[in-house]
Amino acid sequence: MVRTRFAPSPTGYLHIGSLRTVLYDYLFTRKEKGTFILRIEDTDQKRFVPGALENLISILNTFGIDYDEGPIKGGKYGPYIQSERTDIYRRHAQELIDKGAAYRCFCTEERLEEMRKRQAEAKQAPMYDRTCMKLGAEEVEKKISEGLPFVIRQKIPHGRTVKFDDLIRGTIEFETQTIDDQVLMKSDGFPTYHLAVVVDDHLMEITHVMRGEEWVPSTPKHILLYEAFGWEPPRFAHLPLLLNKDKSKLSKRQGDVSVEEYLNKGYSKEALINFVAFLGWHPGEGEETEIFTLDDLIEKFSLEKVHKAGAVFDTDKLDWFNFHWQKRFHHEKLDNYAKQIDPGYTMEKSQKNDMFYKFTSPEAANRFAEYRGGLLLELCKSHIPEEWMKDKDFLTRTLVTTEEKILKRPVDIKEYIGFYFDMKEFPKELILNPKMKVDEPTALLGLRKSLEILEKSDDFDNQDKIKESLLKLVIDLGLKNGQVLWPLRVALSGEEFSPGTFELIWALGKEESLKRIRQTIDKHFTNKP
RNA sequence: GGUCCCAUCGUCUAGUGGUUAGGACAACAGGUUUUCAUCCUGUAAACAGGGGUUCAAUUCCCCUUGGGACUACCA
Repeated sequence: MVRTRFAPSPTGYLHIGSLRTVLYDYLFTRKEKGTFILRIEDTDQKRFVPGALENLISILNTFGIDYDEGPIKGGKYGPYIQSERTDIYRRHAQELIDKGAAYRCFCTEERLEEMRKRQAEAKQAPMYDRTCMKLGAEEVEKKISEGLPFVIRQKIPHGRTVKFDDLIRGTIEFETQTIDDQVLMKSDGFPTYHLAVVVDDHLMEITHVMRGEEWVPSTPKHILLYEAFGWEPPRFAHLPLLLNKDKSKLSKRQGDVSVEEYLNKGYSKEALINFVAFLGWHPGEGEETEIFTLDDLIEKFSLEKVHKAGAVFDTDKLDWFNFHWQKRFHHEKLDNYAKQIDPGYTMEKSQKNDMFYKFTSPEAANRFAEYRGGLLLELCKSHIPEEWMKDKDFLTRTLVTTEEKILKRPVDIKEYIGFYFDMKEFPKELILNPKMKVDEPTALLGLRKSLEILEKSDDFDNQDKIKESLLKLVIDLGLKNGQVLWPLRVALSGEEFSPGTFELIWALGKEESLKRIRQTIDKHFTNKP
């Protein structure tokens, strides 16, 4: 029976690397139909962050990662918070002393520091010099009765080889004389990670330990501890590290590492899971898609397919995963709703990838438009300033055509929509990009003719009417859409890149639109005497 | 410095003792589109180097190089 655990220390946020660790842990356990345990490793009092536990559980919750035993939920092997288990560790530390596998150390911080300094100067590996190991029983008693603070150190048996079979890396060996006498119990009465993890994993009957590669060097210490206690060690699986762009271990310094940050930025949980799952793992040959749900992952996951090498955390691909998931959810919602109100509906996509829904009744079409607008409203809500949001009409009318764009990266939409309201200094130069395939005289002709039409028009609150009349003009002039609309758009926005022509005219209104077109034409001529 | 780990396009990766070394993201180019972010098509891009083993190595072994982790009374 497989029993695994995720054992974070409550630092106040979930590291993206930890997310990957829980994920693999969880996937493996669910696949094996095992028991997944949450344990809190809070033996470092200096690191205590209030509310961290609740925060952690809620984040795991949003990802759909549930545990079978742990804090709050309980279980037969509790408590699951290490700070509530200090008696257990103390007893086990004493057992080690009794068995001669550990000893008390009274060395002061200063002495240790000085020792390490000397060792560094002599180009030796910094290791405890075992001064206190040689203390006699009476001496130890005497120091204790004097009230001297002490730690308990693991007594590493020298001259041996410790080896273990890592599920991901294969056999790894260490010579024991290169291993330091690890501190097991701190002078404050709390255990270090090394003691606590071994005692708990054994007592909680953990069968598989999954953790980051940074733990490989301390694994032999743990093996030796299991040995000293006379326990069977679990299987170890050391996961490859997540890396910064410069290939160092993923760190706060070089970008966001908090899962919450990414959630707040608008990345979906599905995208995050999907992305992180593929950092260090791949289902293998014959897998044509990279889009996986949590359930898909449970089905396909296997430890044998986990890589040994670290993976650079590159958010470009995260953006792409996010786009796919956003799009998928959006389409699903629309389809579901359409089906619900009108089973006879049909949908087709334009070349621009806009979706056109057709309904059998005008009522259904109206209800759907309402719903679709509402969805877009939701999409935009967190990324658009309050005051713009008041005009729901604005959103439904203008943004429907740009659904795909919004789905890609919500953050950028702010800038996009900003064009509507940003009254930049006008007039500006008429930018004629070679891509427009339009010469100056033609561009100016188009502007003049457009101006004439718009001056006569009163349909400024109706994009479709504006569109209709301008497209008619294009045909009348015998030109291509771009040759007229492109310069017009530039004249209106003053930008090479902006929202569409019709959207601009609608948003700017008659007065401002006409003013800008006139000014652009005038400026063009005053600059060319 | 010591110990340990790792090595396929820029990134994530597939892959096998014999392949035109495949895909995705990014990049670039072209196309559609009233421009950008969508969509379509295409291009460039990798087995770190040197020895072996072998009829044959990207693949197996060794060395070198490079990168990384650890080296706390933190986890």
